[in-house]
Amino acid sequence: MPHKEAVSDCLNCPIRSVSIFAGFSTRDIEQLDIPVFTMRYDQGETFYREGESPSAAFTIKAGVIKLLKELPNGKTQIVRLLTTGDIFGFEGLMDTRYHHTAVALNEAHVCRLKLADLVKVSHENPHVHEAILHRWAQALQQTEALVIELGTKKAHERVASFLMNWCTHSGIDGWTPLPLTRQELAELLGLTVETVSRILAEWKRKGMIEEKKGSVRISPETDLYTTS
Amino acid sequence: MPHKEAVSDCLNCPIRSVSIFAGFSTRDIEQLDIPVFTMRYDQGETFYREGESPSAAFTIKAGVIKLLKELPNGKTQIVRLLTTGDIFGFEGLMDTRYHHTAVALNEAHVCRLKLADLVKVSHENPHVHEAILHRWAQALQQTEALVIELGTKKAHERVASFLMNWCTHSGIDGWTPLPLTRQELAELLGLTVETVSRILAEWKRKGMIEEKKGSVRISPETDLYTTS
DNA sequence: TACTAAAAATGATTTAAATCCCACTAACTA
DNA sequence: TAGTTAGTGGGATTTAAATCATTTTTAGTA
Repeated sequence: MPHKEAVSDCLNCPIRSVSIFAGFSTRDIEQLDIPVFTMRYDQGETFYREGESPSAAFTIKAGVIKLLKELPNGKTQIVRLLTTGDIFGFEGLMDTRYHHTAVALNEAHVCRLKLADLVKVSHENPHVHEAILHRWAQALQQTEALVIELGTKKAHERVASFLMNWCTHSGIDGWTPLPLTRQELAELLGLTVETVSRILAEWKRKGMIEEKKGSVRISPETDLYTTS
Repeated sequence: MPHKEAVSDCLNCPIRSVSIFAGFSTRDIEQLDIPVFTMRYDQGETFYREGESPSAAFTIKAGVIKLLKELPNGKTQIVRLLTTGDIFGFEGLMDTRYHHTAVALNEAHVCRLKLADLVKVSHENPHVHEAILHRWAQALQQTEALVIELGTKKAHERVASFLMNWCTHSGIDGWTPLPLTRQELAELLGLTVETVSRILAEWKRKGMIEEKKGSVRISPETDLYTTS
């Protein structure tokens, strides 16, 4: 189960500049007298489930989270992946239900903001309102990008653009942590496990990508697009 | 080319209650001293193109509009369909580019709001800000629904749920205008024209749906889901 | 270190949908 | 009213990906 780690120190928060409190002055932050807790969620733990009544929203300090929807027919669609700096659960500000199920893909450290408090802050401070609007816009763009992947590309292309996109997210030496299983990649890209597995195995055989212990690297000089 | 019809009479606007000015009092509306024009766009006319610098946002009084993205490989994905009461072009408030190309599917009557004016109103009136946030949230939900269609369903199911959904939008006698060609349905549902055409033709042959002059009707007692 | 379970790889087969055709129909227009 | 064109219907074939079935690998744990 999630573990409450500490009262968050928003003033010295490493991701403050990209958070919804980005526009806040030091004084603004100091006057933020709402309780914000840093929590640890282990791999596989669920933040909340689709349809539940929202109690809190979250900001990611570290870790990767998937937002998914489950269908009556048993299938699962991952609708968004979130990483450091991203926020989730904010639909609770506007709706009486969470729109997705949120699950940690690896050990995640998040700040938990009670929605009741957030409503207050959001009404008082235009920066927050503005920041939240921007996040919705960003989420919409990401989701539209996924629509394009699913609607217009085939398996190889989907996996290629996912990997190329994902691998920009980091990489000192080109290695990027990939905390998704083949199954999860399939659930994101609208494919089956077998198809994803085959494609990645093929690329590994051809030396186009390398993989070790939950990390991938696109081999230098490789263009997954043209070779897919 | 689009035709400027009149200065909009916001006070007596038939869709005022569902517009972004929904929360406005009569007085608020009267004080709205920004120029709003009603425009007519004919079938096939383009409001704006993806990547263009935004000048205005629109509210639909009548008609159906498609928002689409074109890919380098020549394919087109329709990302959203909009009808009476819907708004579009509002990404111009936050970004320097339109995110889609917007095209009228039939004769459309829209109100045109200059973005510069809208920024002013939005800053002055919290209702507008709130309303716009709600629209973003709604757009995100719609887009996520499309992700689920594309990611988890097959051709028959996609066409079935589109039709069932579309046909709730109206229907005194069960007939619903369908201003999309097979090609456009294909571009929305991530299929080819042939596949869409075949599926609809098959359902017509079986008497499950009827079609005449740009309108469809799901025959009584028919469940497209179970029969697809 | 061996045991177990989960994840990944992969072979064989089937199937849905794309692709490539062409014919038909309706609608526009010269 | 004939002629052109866009849209729809539908046949034949190919292909990508799903499905079904096992094996191999990896990671976790007793």
